[in-house]
Amino acid sequence: MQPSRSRPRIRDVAEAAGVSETTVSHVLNNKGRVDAATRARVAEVAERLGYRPNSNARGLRSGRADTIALLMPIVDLDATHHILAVDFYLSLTMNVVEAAFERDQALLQLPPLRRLDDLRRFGIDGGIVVDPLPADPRVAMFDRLGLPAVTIGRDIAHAGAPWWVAADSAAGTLTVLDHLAAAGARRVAMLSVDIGWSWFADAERAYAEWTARHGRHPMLVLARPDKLDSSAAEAAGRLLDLEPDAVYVPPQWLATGLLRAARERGLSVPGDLLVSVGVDSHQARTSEPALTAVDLDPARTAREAVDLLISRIEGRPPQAPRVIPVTLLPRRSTAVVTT
Amino acid sequence: MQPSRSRPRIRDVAEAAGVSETTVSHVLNNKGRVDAATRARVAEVAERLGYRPNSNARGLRSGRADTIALLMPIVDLDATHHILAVDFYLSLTMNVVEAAFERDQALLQLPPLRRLDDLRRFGIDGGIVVDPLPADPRVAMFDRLGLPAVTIGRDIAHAGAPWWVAADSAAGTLTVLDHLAAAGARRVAMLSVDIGWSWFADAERAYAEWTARHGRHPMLVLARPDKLDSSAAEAAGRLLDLEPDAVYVPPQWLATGLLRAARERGLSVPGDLLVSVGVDSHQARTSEPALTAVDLDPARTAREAVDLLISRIEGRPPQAPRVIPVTLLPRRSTAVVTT
DNA sequence: CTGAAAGCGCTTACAG
DNA sequence: CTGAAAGCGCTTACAG
Repeated sequence: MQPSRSRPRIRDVAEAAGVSETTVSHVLNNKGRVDAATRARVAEVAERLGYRPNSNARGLRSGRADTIALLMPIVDLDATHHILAVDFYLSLTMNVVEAAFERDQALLQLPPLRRLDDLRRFGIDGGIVVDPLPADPRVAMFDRLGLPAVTIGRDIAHAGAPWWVAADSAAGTLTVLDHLAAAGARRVAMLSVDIGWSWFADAERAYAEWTARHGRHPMLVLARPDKLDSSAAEAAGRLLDLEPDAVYVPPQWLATGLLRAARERGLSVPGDLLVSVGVDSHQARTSEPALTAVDLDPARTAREAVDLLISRIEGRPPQAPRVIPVTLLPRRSTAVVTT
Repeated sequence: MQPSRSRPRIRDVAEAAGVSETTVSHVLNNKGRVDAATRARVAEVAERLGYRPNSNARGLRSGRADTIALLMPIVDLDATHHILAVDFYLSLTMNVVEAAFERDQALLQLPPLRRLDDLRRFGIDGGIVVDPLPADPRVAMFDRLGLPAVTIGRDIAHAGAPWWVAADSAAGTLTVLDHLAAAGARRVAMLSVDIGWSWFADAERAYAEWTARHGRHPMLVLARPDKLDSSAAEAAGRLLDLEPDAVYVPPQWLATGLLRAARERGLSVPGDLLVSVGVDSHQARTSEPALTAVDLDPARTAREAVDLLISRIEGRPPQAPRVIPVTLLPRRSTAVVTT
């Protein structure tokens, strides 16, 4: 038995099956008219020989690479993924990898792009950009190269563009706020971050609408997205000065800071203060008390993003953007304390 | 100006520079003898035209894809990355992406491989396998296809193979144990997990040696790697029954469980119990109290792994495995309480 | 329904 | 120092 040095080529399959390379290609790609018996024989031979098309040759000829790129948020390598919750990004990544694989696409992960050439270097058909900033420069690079891109999260500066997938931040926010009100909260505040991602922008808007509709005074504090730990402490302090009895905190890192600040002031959660975070994570589940959280369904988000990108690559017309339903996971941090 | 429909080919560069395609190729790949002036002119033209080689064509011809694969640990998509600490894996991933990019390699992320064909499908030159299990089946697939692979973490069933990079778990363990002893601990225990990764195996061995050398009674409790939260509670309970005054806990998830169990028993950390975790994370930094941790240097681990894989791809002889130095980050959970 | 031929964009002996 | 030519493994009009 030969060492795997030379994998079988399409010619080997053609010879073994007694047909031309053209016919083998047709069978393998389900194209053209091929007699059913021939088709079966060729497929069987290809299988037996363990034939796999050479992706370089196929890509060179067809112009398609069957490869898509994934670009994570523009952030410091070590700190800023925490803006939402690190679990979410790892899960999103693994699920995008899985979804791409299932659609026969290879998944290339790209570093933060500095120049257009960084993108030109790779043989890709398109890309998924996570958490676009307003008028995101990465998306602009794809546009400039004529490469299809979709985003996870909406670019809030490009109202019209339909090529995005996003968790339903507004609905999640309203669900949380109603949940807090149902638990008896009167002074419901929001602690969030000042960064132009649609997830946060939509939550803020939903909060403003909700307070207006219920005739409540809005109490919104925004943290700076840098120097995470100190800005969290500072913002949490400002928020507690407003004396809320419940807080919705979309990002996990600020929820951690809020719990600490509350503890330092002698406030008990949920006794004196209800707290809900906007994304689920191991940290939310195991914090003391366990935090009520929003399940953003990274698996479904990933699948929809890959599907949308493939649609765009194949030139299908834009559809409606895809809004992913979210689910509230009630935990002890918002449980009504029985007297 | 043309839309980017047709990127320049090597022929366009050759014509614009008045030389042959061969010469352009030589210049671009630093091969053959080319007159310095010619070289400069060709390089300038290529730059001006924004020429980028077509990776499919190059790969088809040269047999090299300039693409490497990354395989994360075999785990449930959502739960088991927490075995070490989710921050570590996300940081490792982003750093591998960055390191590969700097070495002009594209980085393909692969899902858990089920069959050999899953691997054959992709045009890759080699792969990095993270946290190999004993006699890891993923590594075996690479071997079977004659594809070079390196691992992050050592396969404890393959003592001889030098193609791995790993943080120095033994040294980290000894540093932690000495640190605990210096803080006055008499009954130093270890809480770890029963999974065949070298990181944990080496820590256990180092702990055994350290206790023997210092004439101390070893107190080792291993948690099961599944059903993370309940197994953590169970193992932490068993450990506290041994009444240690200090614990080294390599994985973050068990440290979280231990802190909770200690709290439930009315034990204060660090007052009654010193705790150190084996990997740094946002969770370790922000837990109450902040946890002394080991910095595993994922950035350097990533760089060395990419470098080692490229060595192997290029057929260079095996060198010594690469052991990454680790650093202790002392925090409040092991601070001596001043009386 | 099937096949011969061209060609995707490179790199690499080879000749001069 | 430079270039003409072959060929990597496919897919795709095109002809029959």
